[in-house]
This record gives sequence, structure tokens and C-alpha cells, in this order.
Amino acid sequence: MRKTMEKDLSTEQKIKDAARKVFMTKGFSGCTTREIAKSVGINVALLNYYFRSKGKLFELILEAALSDFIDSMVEVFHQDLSLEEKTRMLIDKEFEFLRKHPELPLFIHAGLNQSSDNELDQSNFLGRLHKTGIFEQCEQAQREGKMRKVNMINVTLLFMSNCHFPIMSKKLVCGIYQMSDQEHEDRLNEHQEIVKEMLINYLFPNTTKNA
Amino acid sequence: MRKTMEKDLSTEQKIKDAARKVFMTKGFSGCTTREIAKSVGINVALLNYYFRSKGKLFELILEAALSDFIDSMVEVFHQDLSLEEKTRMLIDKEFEFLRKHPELPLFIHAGLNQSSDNELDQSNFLGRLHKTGIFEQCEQAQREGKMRKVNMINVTLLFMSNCHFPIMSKKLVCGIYQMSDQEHEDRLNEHQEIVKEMLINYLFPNTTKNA
DNA sequence: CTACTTTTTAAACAATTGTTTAAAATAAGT
DNA sequence: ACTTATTTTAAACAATTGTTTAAAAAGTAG
Repeated sequence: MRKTMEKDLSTEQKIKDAARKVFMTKGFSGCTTREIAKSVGINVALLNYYFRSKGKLFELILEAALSDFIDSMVEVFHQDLSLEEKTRMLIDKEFEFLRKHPELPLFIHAGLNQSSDNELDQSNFLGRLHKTGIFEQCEQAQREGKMRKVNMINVTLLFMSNCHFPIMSKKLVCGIYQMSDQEHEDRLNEHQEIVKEMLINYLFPNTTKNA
Repeated sequence: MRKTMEKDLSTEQKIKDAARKVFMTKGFSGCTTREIAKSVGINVALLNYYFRSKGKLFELILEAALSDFIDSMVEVFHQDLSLEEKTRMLIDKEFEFLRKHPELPLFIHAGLNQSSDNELDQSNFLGRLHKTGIFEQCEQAQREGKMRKVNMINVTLLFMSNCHFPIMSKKLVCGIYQMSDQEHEDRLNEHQEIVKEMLINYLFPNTTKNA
């Protein structure tokens, strides 16, 4: 398997891509292996030939999604910027990223609930975050009184809540407020600025507020 | 059907309760009608006797969940309190409510994505919110300069993001940060206070900040 | 008790599910 | 060309799916 040639852009990757798309929109038990196979244009058996089962394939997709998810954060943290700058950049990047992949957050949360084992530590997300030095940078800023003394888990929660939820709640919010897609997009653009100002004001209360 | 006696605490309601529990944890396509029936202790056919199909039953549960969901807000808005007080009370109520029903937000969002039609307007959530007078109260506060001029949809988004997401992200956050349930609970308690202060500071910037 | 309606069940239905088997097609190596 | 290994397919597998049918059980009323 996969030993003869390295043109992995071929079947194996095509299956992964199709599976990602289908799983994302319909969830694990909301779709069938035949549906995925058909969207690639291959036989069902080939799916079990490359990946051992539907479940295995799903785990793969889920883990990759989680990885993408963390990557957009890590990239920002690695930059040589102040915390305020990183905050702005992180929020902008998250909104930008999630606008392109709006199904991602819901897929991850629903997927984690279905998946029995928590295989989150396998990808060592915490380690990847630590390596960026973001925690030390925050600790130092907190010691210097430049940043509010809040546990890093709560900080993470603040960021994720205010970036992810607005995207994943589109159907609910549009349904309640009878909004069109365009209206929602406008609201989201404004929300991006709101979140930036609110979080910066809260986390770095000493800086001059003139936004 | 249901005409002979009003002891609705009986089969029909028992099915609804069981269906709610099962649907909540496993989703629509993640469970079977037989699973629901067995958890009630009845035959599968009886499920289709009371409700016409699995889909119909699901829509019913979903709508009820959405209703509960809005009710906890409406109740607060109806009180005769200042906006700051309502803010605090709403956040506390939401956290309290969601601690009891942590699967609710994810169920609703995933459910809305599966359900084809947006039957959100059927329950007239917007009307129910309007009747509380909360929008007028905010408008007036905004005119008087007591409240930041933010679109009500963004305000809703801020509240929901910061109350719902922390609950629904438990598995993800616990997975990333290798937290125990107890630790997560502690973080959540602290987060409740953080959210209250942050939102009040942001929405009502003129009041003295001494918390 | 009898006639009737409501509730509940057992069994069957056809369709679909994830997965496997065995054979065919294609590519690679000699 | 021949032999072997890899990729792909068609067909079948047993299990499970949501739903229906027909009959039994339980309740209600006269």
C-alpha cells in the first residue's frame, strides 16, 4: 500500500478530500461510505482498502481538522509581536480562517463527542502551543502588570468563544433574527472589530482606549 | 390519540423524554428508533403510532430544546431591573442552566444543520424577545449614552458566545489542556465571573469599574 | 357480559448499512 | 514476454435501518 509511487495526490488523497467534505457537512453517522465513494468516483471497497474502516477514516479527518485548527493559532504566536498585536492578528486570522471553513468548529465539537477516546493528546497540541513561547510572554506581561491576571485556559476560552461561536451559530442567529446571508456577513464583519476591542480592553486594561 | 385520558405523563411523554435524552447525546442519525423505544421499554411500532416518524419526533424535540433555550433569556428580560443587573443575572442564569444541560447548545446547532427547513420562525422567538421590552430598554440606554452603541444582534452574539461556547467546548478544552472534570468545573466557575465583568465593562463603559 | 375504541405488540417489509471476498485490471520488475 | 505486486471493481454478506401490517391486549361504556 502506497509504496510503489509517491503520487499521493491520487486516490488516497482524493478520498481524504472527499471524506473531509462529506463528514464536515453531514457528520460521521449522517453519511455513508457509498456516498463518499461516489463523490470520488470510486468503488466502496476501495475505501476500505486504503483506510481500514469508516471509523478509521473519520478519526483521520477529525485529527487533521484539529490540526488545522491549532495551526492558525500557532502561526500567529510564533511571530515577534507584542501581545496586543498578537491579539489583533489572532482574531483577524481566526475570523478569516473560519469564514473559509465555517463548518469546522461544529464538526470538531460534534466529532469529539462521538469519538470514544480522547486522542487529542496524540497530536500534542499543548506542546505545540508551548513551543511558541506564548505562555511565557503572557506570564511576563502579567507580572509587569501589562496584562490582566487571568488563567491561560480562561484566555483561550475567551478567544475561542468569541471567534468560533459567531461563525458556528449562523443558522441559529439567522433563524432567530430573520437575517439574510448578506446581513449576517455584515454583522460578522462588525463583530470582528467588536471582539478585538472588547478583548484588548479586557486583557490589557492599562493601554489607552481610543479605538 | 391522547383523547381518552389526560395522564400524558404516560407513554407519549415518556417517549419524548427518552427521545430527548438519546437525541441529545447521539444526534439524529447517531441513534436508532429501536434504541429510543428500548430505553422507554416499549415496542418500536408504538413510537410511530404516537409520532409519525423518527424525523417528526426529532423536530419536536429540537423545537422544544430551542424553546427552553430562549425561555431562560426571556425570563430574565421580563424582570424589572437595570441593564447591568439584567446582564449579570442573564449570564448567571445561562451558566446555571447550561451546567444542567451541557449538551443543549451542541445539539441545537448540529440539529439545525441537519434539519432542512428553518422552522425557527414558527416558534416566534423574535416576538417573544420583543415582548420583554429588552430592545427598547437597550435603545434608551444607548441614547442616554449609558450603553455602548452596538447592534442588538452583536449583543446577542456576545452573550451567547461567552455563555454557550465555554460549556460546549468542554471536551476540546479538556483534551487540549489535559484537564480533569473538576479542574474544568473550577475554570468554568471563574470564567463565569470573567465574562460578567468583561461584558459589563464593554457594554456599559461609563460605570465605575471596581470589581 | 358485550361491543367498541384505544393502546401495545410481534412480525415482516424493503431498503440501506459497513465490510469482505474473489476476481479483474493495471502497473512494475525481471 | 512473463511473473509478480498493486490497484480497482463487482458482487455478495450479514446486520441494521425506519416503517408498516395485522393481530392481540387493555381500557371504556352500555
